[in-house]
Amino acid sequence: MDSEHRHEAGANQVPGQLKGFRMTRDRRIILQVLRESGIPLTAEDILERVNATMPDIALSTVYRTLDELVSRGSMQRTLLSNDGHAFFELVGHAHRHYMVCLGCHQMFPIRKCPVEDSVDSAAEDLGFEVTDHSLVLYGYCRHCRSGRQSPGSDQRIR
Amino acid sequence: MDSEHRHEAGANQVPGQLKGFRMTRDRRIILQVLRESGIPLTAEDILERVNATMPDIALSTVYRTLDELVSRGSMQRTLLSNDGHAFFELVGHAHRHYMVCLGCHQMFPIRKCPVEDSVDSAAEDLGFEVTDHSLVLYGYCRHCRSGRQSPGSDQRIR
DNA sequence: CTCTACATGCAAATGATTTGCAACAAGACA
DNA sequence: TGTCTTGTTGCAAATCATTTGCATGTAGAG
Repeated sequence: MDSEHRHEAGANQVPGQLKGFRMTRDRRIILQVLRESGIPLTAEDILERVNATMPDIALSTVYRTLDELVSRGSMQRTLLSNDGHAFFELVGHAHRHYMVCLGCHQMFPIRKCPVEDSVDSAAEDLGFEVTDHSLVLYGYCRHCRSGRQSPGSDQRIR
Repeated sequence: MDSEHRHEAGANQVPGQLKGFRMTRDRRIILQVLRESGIPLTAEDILERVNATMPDIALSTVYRTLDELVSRGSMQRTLLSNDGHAFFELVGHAHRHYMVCLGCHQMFPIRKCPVEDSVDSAAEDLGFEVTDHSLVLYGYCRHCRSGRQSPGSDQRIR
């Protein structure tokens, strides 16, 4: 082994650090699905959409790709449902905040954060330095509002 | 079977509705643990603390009690960590909002919601009727702020 | 004290996610 | 282009939190 002239996968690889990332066909498709989606997706959501384009990608590959991207910081994992599903979305495309409809169980992105500053300053009064926050609104979307009998007849998400 | 004079567990029991709830020794202890805790707990947290007082309660009993209370509306389930654990807290004691420290991974309750109205009205402009919301702040607590080398050296919770 | 619905323990079942392993392929370099 | 190394994939088995079936135990009304 030529120890003073070995191959380096990345430009500045540090021992014990992140390994090289290869842009494979599978990953390209997975990323495209995430780029095209306006809302966070679960691993199975992604597989479903990926297979519409290019079948025979394993679920474990989807999970591994997502993990990889999360640890590289370009993907975000958000827990929103109470049935144990994790949702993922690209950081660049992250809307950060969502409204979840308790009627149809769909998620609607909120473009701009309605709480930005008030939150941070309130917490900082308590000695807490805020670096991030998550906000989810629960309720009923335009469609479910109209056809709805009474609140509470639906099962809770949260 | 005496169908016109049968026992009714609760005062106003409706067929197909909630069944009777019995306050057993196990449940009393579980509830006490939750009452004494200032922060949401996982099922295993609860079992751990319960067993300090009264050993030999099964984990499945904890889960069943929590489910029971959630479906009765006196307990709240909140997903906060990304490692797949569900957190529970009594509704009466619910602070609703928390600060999670990325340094020591502790949770600190926020007494009053800093965003109440602004959130609701913003969403309602989009045709969404808000019935509830969840807010979590991430950052560093007073203690971790001082002894901290550089942000990012800790593993992310979310 | 009796009786019945509800609660519990245990072990097995679920369901999402992770991992071991052998086969494969991307990208650097000759 | 061919070789070589490291990263990637599929498959099946392993994990881990949570749920459930079933037989047994008990709270609480009468």
